[in-house]
Amino acid sequence: MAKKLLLIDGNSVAFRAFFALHNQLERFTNADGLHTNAIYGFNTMLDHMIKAVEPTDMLVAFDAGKTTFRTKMFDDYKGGRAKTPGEFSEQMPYIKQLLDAYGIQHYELKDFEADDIIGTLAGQADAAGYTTTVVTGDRDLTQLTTDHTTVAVTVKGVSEVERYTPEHVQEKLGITPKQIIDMKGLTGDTSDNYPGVTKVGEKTALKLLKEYGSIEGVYENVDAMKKSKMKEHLIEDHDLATRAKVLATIKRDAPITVGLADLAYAGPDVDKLAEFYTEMDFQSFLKKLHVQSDEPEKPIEFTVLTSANLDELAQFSDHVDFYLEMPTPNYHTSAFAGFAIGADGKWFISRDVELLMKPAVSDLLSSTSITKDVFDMKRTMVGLNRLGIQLGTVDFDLLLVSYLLDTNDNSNDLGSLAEQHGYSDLPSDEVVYGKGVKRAIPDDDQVFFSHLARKLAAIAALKPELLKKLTANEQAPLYDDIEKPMAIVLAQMEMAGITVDSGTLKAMGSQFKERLSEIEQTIYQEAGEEFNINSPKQLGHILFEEMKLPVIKKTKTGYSTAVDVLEKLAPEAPIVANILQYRQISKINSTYVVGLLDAIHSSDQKVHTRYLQTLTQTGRLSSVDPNLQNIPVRLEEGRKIRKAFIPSHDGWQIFSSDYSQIELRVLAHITGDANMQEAFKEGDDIHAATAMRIFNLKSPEDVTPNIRRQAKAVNFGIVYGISDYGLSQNIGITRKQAKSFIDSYFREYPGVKAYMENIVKTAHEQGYVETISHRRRYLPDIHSKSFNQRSFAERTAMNTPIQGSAADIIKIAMIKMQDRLKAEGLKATMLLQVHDELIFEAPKEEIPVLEKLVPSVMDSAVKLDVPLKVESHFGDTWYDAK
DNA sequence: CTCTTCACG
DNA sequence: ACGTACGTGAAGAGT
Repeated sequence: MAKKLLLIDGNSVAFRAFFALHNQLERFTNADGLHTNAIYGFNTMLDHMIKAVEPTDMLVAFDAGKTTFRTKMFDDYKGGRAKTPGEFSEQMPYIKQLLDAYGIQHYELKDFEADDIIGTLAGQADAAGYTTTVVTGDRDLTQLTTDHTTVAVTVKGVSEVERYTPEHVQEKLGITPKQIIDMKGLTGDTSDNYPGVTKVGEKTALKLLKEYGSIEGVYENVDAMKKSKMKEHLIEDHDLATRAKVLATIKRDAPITVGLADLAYAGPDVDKLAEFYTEMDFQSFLKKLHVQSDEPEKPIEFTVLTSANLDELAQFSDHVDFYLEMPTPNYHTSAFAGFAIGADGKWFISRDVELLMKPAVSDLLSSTSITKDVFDMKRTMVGLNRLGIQLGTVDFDLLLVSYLLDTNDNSNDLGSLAEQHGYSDLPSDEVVYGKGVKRAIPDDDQVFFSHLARKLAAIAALKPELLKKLTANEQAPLYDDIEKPMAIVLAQMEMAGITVDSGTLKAMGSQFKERLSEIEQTIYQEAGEEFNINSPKQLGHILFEEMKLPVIKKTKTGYSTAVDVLEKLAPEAPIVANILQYRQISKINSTYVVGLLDAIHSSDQKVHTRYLQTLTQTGRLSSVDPNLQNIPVRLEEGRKIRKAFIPSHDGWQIFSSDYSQIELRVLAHITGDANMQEAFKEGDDIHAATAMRIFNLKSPEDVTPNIRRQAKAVNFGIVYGISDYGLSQNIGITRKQAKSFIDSYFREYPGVKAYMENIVKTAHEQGYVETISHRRRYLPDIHSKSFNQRSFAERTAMNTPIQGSAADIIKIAMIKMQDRLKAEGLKATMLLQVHDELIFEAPKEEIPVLEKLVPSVMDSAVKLDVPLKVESHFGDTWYDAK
């Protein structure tokens, strides 16, 4: 049988696992107080790789200690690295125990790194005709790839890997695997703390290697190079380059005392492994072990609810768990598959949703004194409402609570979410119902009912610990006073829906179609052939190969034809302007005319969006089916779509109010910057005020529209976590100018500068950032070795408290608004939220009332150190509410 | 099912 | 030297 060898870089993978589950550090502890996140992650990776590779032979290599032949060669090798956390080191011995239970060889060798052991064995395996897979978190090992050895580098978490073959290395890096060490030799390696040739980075190295093949090749030809700074650096740093290459070179002949013959893998010792899992408190792995050993899954007890035993529900007088199964995501239209209700291990299940309408059930559901524990209360409310049932007080919503605890846990599948919280007695819907076209509610009552009963059991089991965590995070008010009432308000808005006039849309659609075919013909003439203008690939071919226009930007897969590129090309050829025009109309037509028409419910001529309350990383809502948060407004052509959005009654109008510069006001508040706060308190035009400050202007008259535009871009940039490059691209200035703008900005607004520095530091220390309402976002990448990932996390750390606090504020305003509309007995209905804007429909005569009421509710939603400003508009359609 | 593009705040 | 603004959803093309 063909030999398949799996080699694992133990330290590197364990380290990846540790950081992948770093924000769960406290959840992963066993009864002895041992942290287990790295062990758990390592196990996940092992299972994953064994399943993928099906190895006949295996070995996990570890580093033997701090000193190696490399540190002897160069004292500072891997110097300057942060100290390994104690929570990590304590887990290493247990990872080796885990491997023993698995029956996997592990090995370390004094003076050598794990890489060298792997390199040596991979070499032997290649010679012996094995197929080898190397697993590591370290990209440098890709130098080991050959036709028979692939290197799998962990990319995200521990179970997702990128597989490097020689072809993939070539494609990705532009060099052969063998040349990686020459590359490292020239550039050095900051994370391992050794330098290469001064001023030579990846780009330059690539050029040199393309021309000369290797470091040796470079130096054979160095004398012949024409005089340049680079040549001087090359000559000066010859020794450094040679040394760096040696440091980067993985040994293929380490004096190891294991051989290929010792690596046979026969599968785990199940008893030993079970014992280990029990000690580590790994419930889910234990369960999988039992499934594999054909031990039957523990059955769950339930009662089938019928019209004959409804009276049994009377036993629930304090709280019930409830779950309504709707097979498709859109709960406005989905069928009903069944439901489950009960408490404390007594579960009642039925497929017959008609039963819900019987008083024995509906009274229970609509009761305000008997509280409900559910998964996704908004979905449940809308579903029940379609059956004519009100959902009364909800105490616990597993979906909402999970999201608040960690915005990354936003799966909409109860089973997966429960698993994330360490609860393993509920398979995912995908497992029970299937996926894709095969997805279906099981015909077998036992299977289906057990699954529903398990869902209730999961909700009940997780409730106490999750609520406790919520309190520990100081998030109970966020949950009780914001997200839960928010869910109710959103359900009401979604059910209300907004009327869309299909006649208006259809008329626009036929106009667009006509114009499209005209422009299409012109484009074909200019191109000299017919092609699909909507295909970036075909369009790229025409523009850059046939017509030879200059290539400004490339994407991963070809030429970029994005707007900013085409705008630069417009003066070159008339076809470009026509393409831009075509694109614009085509987008409006397909997404907003055709798409919106598809979404209109024939029963009421309305669209009923769904707001996703547990999706965004910042606390904002998102809107789907259809998305009503991105209806065109910036360009007149598209803005006309808004004419189709009309009130649902004659004599009514659309009314809208929006926060003016809410994010900058939040910025002024949370940074405490005195200068910025003063501008808002004085009621100044903030962009003009910023312009006067950063450009040092004496009078407001000096603020030209262009200067104001630039200041506005800087203000936005600050909110996004600015970079000089980003700003320069945005307003078309040089990077140097952008940098000087930013410097002036921070000089003029020192509070903002201090805040930005602090928040990044805070994110580093605690691993997350918070909004004014204690909404929390974890930023695991803040510890990343990769400059890119880390920088992204840092910008996110700066932006999230601002964007998220603004989201908190409008949510609070919406809850208060809904209360007031009811209290004042108004017919006005809140219909839409677009991040900083609320849209209503109301009888004409209520408009004057709303003009006072809505802004006053919105601007007093929370008390900040700066005033909030609200502007209102109204008209016969959404278009006219401007 | 991923990529690119483009609509919004 | 590195390679970039923050947060979303939908459509169409092409694998």
